[in-house]
This record gives sequence, structure tokens and C-alpha cells, in this order.
Amino acid sequence: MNFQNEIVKWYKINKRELPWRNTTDAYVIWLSEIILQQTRVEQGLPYFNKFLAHFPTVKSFADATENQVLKLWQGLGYYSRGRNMLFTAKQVMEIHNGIFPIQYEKLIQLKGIGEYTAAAISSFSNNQSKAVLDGNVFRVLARYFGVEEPINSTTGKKVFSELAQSLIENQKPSVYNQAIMEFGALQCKPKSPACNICPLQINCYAFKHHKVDVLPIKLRKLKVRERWFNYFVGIENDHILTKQRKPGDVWQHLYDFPLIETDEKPDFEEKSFIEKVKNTFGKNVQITPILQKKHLLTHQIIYVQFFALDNYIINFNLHTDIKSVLLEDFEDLPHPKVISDFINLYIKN
DNA sequence: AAGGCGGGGGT
DNA sequence: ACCCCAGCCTT
Repeated sequence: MNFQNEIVKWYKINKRELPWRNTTDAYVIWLSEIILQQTRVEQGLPYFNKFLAHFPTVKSFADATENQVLKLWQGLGYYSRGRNMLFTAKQVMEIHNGIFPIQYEKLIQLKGIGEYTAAAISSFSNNQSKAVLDGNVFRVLARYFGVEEPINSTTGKKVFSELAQSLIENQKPSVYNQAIMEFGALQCKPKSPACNICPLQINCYAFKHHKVDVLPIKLRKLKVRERWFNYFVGIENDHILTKQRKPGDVWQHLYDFPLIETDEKPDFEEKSFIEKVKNTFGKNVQITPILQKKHLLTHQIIYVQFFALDNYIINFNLHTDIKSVLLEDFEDLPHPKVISDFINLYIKN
């Protein structure tokens, strides 16, 4: 039995029951695929159910506000996915008459849909013969066929892409695509894969050559930036100070607190730091440390320090990015995880 | 071609 | 501590 047939046979026995597998509705599949980008199934599943319940159709999605979408997205990360979904939903209403496209060539033109997602939606909803190429597929192909080209090099992508596409010929695209990804997720896992019970063990290059733990090969180490976020929590008369984050940085368009950022550990007693605080909150301001936390992102380590503000005065004409909003309205806004955790601990009740 | 963009889980 | 997850966009 060849590679593809073994994979599909394995899939039919071992596949998980997942809600987006019981539909050919391109809108529903799109929802699941965007949510699952760089996200584990277990983490994305509750978000998929939430989004489908709130937005059963692409029209209902297109009618949402960005704050609504980001609030539902809160805690999932990579928030540009949510913003792009809103943009794309509106675009589908305008240029596709509200019918979500099912062809690769149409899908690839939509914002937030790249080669992987276009292949996934077009094959799952339309049985178009486009091979998906995600982290799972890279791994399975690299190991089984012994491809030593780095998966994130230009030639590597080309090699894997052509290999993947050649394998899907004469297969049922929808089933085969899901099968190879599921195989990578459950059987041919990144760490300690279950080679001892693997139906493809006999012909697997990596198993034969003891390279299971070196394939696939990936280049580049991420350099992690360290940042210090000093947040100032000002609450007065049921109102709280907040600020919407700007483009070009993490948590774009989400709401946090007035912030003084430094690129090294600040000395809270030091003159320049005190000066900055007084410049924004007035010279009589008192600050009290509440909580510090180390917030880890893939590419950044953010040391977060929360201060309580007392006796503060803000010139909102000078600091136009800072707003004062009702506490109950503030809680309804979308926040980064580190902020929503803080709210739940120190502000609610 | 390289870097930015979250949060969580596995080893 | 490091890697990876149903990747994509911008520069």
C-alpha cells in the first residue's frame, strides 16, 4: 500500500470528531481555519463554537463591529486574524454577493487567507485538488520521504510544496488533506512520535536512518526582545483610564491602560521615571505598586508592572490617546490577556 | 528574505 | 529553556 492509502486508512480509524468536519459550508470552514492558524485544536475549539453561535452567517459577521470581534477573540492571540476576518466578511458581502467563495483562486485573494488556508477551504468545501502544507504536513513529508531541505527556506518551501501537490493527485482531496494533517497531529508528533505503532514505519526514511528527532529541519532562532510595561491604573467615580493600542505593535486596537514603557528595568525612585509620571498625571500624583508579572510572548518577554494612581490630573487635550470610561463599559472592551487577568483579579467586585 | 504577530502546551 | 501549534502580512 502506498503512502497516501496508508494515511487515509489510518485517518478513518483514528480521526477525531471535530465540528468543522461535518460541513461543506465554506463560511464555517473559513471560521475554523482562521481560528486554527498557529493554534492547537483544543485551544481553538471553544472559540470556534463561540464565533459560530454569534455569527452563524457571513452576513452576520460582516455586520459586527471590530470591538465585538476582538472581544470574542480575546485570549486567542494573533489578533490580526480577527481584524482581517471582519474585513474579509465585508468584502465577501460586497464582491461575492454574500456567497463565500470555494475556489482556490478566489480565496487566495481574500485578506487573511494564504496558500494553506485557500487550499484547506477549497479542498474541504469543493474537493479542489490543492494540497495543504502546514506544520503537520512539513513534518510528515520530511520524515517519511527524508527531505532535508529546511522547511522555512525558499527552496525548501518549493520542494515540499511540489511533493505535497504530487501526492494529492488521484486522491479525494478533502479526505486526504485532513488525513495527512491529522496524522501529523496525533501520530507523527513533533516530540516523541509513536513510531512503534506507526503503520508507515517500514518505509519511513527518518525511522530507518534514526533521524526522527532531527527532521524536519528548520532554520533561524528567534531573538526575543525584552520590554518593561509600566501600567497606571486610575479609577475615580466609577470611571477608569484606558488607552487603545496603536498599529505597529503587539495587541493592535486592544484596550489597555496608560503606559510608560522602558527598554530596561526601570528604577521607580529615579528622577526621570518620576518626571514622566508627573508629566502625564500631574505633580501631586501618588503611585503605589500593585502587582508585577512576567508576560511571555513567542517573540517578546514583557515585564508588566501595575501601579495604582491617586491624586492624578490628566490634561486630555494633551494626552489625546487616554480616555476615561465607565468601569462596566471598560470590562466589555477587548483587552490583552495580561490586562483581562488583572481586571478579573483586582477590579471586578 | 526576514521579521512581527499571542497564548498555551509538551518535553 | 526551547520548540511547536490546521500561517499570514508587511517591509
